[in-house]
Amino acid sequence: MNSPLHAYTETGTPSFSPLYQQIKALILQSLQAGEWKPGEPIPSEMELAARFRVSQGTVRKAIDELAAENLVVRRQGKGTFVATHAEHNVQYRFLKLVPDSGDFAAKGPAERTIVDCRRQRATADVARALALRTGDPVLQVRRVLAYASVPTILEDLWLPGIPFKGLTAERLRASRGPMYAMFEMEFGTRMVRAEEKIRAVLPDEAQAALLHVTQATPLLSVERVALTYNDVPMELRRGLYRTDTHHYRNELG
Amino acid sequence: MNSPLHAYTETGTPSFSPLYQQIKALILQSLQAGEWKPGEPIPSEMELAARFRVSQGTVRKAIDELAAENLVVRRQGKGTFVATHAEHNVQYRFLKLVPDSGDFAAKGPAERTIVDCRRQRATADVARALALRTGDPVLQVRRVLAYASVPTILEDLWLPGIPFKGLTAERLRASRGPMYAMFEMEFGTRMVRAEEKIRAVLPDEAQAALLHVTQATPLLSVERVALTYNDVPMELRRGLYRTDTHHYRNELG
DNA sequence: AAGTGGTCTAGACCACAAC
DNA sequence: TTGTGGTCTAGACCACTTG
Repeated sequence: MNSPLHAYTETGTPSFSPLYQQIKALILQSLQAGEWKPGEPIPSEMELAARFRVSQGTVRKAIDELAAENLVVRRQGKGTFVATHAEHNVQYRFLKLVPDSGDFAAKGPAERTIVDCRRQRATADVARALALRTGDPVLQVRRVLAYASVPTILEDLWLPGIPFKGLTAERLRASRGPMYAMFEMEFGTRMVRAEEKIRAVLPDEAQAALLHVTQATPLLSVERVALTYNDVPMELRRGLYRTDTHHYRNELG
Repeated sequence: MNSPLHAYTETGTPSFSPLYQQIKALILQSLQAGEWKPGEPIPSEMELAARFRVSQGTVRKAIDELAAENLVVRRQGKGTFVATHAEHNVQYRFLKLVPDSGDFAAKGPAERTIVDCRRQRATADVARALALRTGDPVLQVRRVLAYASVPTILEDLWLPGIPFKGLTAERLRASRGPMYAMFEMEFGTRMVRAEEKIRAVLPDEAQAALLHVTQATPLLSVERVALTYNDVPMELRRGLYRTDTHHYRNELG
């Protein structure tokens, strides 16, 4: 294994991939298989180097990329750990709505209300987003997040029925931290990245009522598809955000 | 220079910074000083290693970070180049509005109309965003972008008067590619990163007229502060986006 | 003191582009 | 052929954490 393995594309063209990419893929497989759970340490660089018969530097470069993708967290002197949504410092990593008055003050967790939670059959658009077939079982949840008693976010979310079998309104209400942290613990599904489509819309009657606004109030519509390892979609979420005291914050590199 | 230099914080606590960070800072200074212009190659890794009396690996790690921040682009076999907004593949890097029907079709450049361009004195909020003082000279531009003859984006932007002395509506109309590319060429100012605050709003009368919508049409309000090297703000831009046929696309890592 | 990740070096070789 | 960035190795030492 001292020289890169060869991979061949469908056309027969030989295509190489660097050793460290192959190592990265192997580590990824172990992460995906749950060999190491979120929050737990993965083997040390020396151990992995020995296991894969490569130098420490090669393992290091593989882990560097995994860390850059937030799949893994390095801690000097301690080890490298499987990333998790449960860590206090990076909670609500995917929520970009922040209060206008700096990020603080209302930083305390929002008041959460589960409005609805029911098993359904996937409509065409939900099925497409979740890579299911129309009619497949899905779980639909509607909830409201309030800050300082002001309802600010209304979310509808759809989860594939199979992996989330057993999820109920009670379990949602019972769980404390971020929803994605609970998904990791209870269902072994870790959301790794997400894509959002944002629009400005007016709410329908029900939506306006739940957010305590009039139907003439413009709201941010945020449609998110959250993905696990290997870009498998595991959640469709449609959020309506009030932006009178908050805004969606984005950094462009 | 074989061992890291020492830096001392105000409290006297010795604080180290890795050699490659120091090298990175030195390269950044040269970029900022315009020693190498956008699109031009910077010296090879070997040359830089010799200049700074460090190993190639250390220079490499410094450049790796600069490349990750899009300040520089590596091209195997050719060299490392100062990044630019003029490259065809990464044009409109900061514009996240895409047509609902995939990214294609309307990919051709938008039809641009300069509505207004005038010298002004900075109001309090503009001054704060641009790190100026209230009353300092600024340049204000208003323009409309249309796709397939449908006005879709209305932008007001403010530029600090000093560095953009000589910018007129004529020069804006005359320039071809992205505005930021022109800023690089004509004014030596390269926008490196940006922060956006997004809200849902209703347009005022003038805005609605320019976008050919009613005042009841919800629009995306995108306030952007664009920064040069060292996080110096060089542009405030307030955009109104129609999101009936387009959406703001965001990826969450 | 021992183990972990983090930095730095020196040298070899590979892949790509240009002459 | 030459020069560029890209990969890989081996070994040394540093910084941080834990026992």
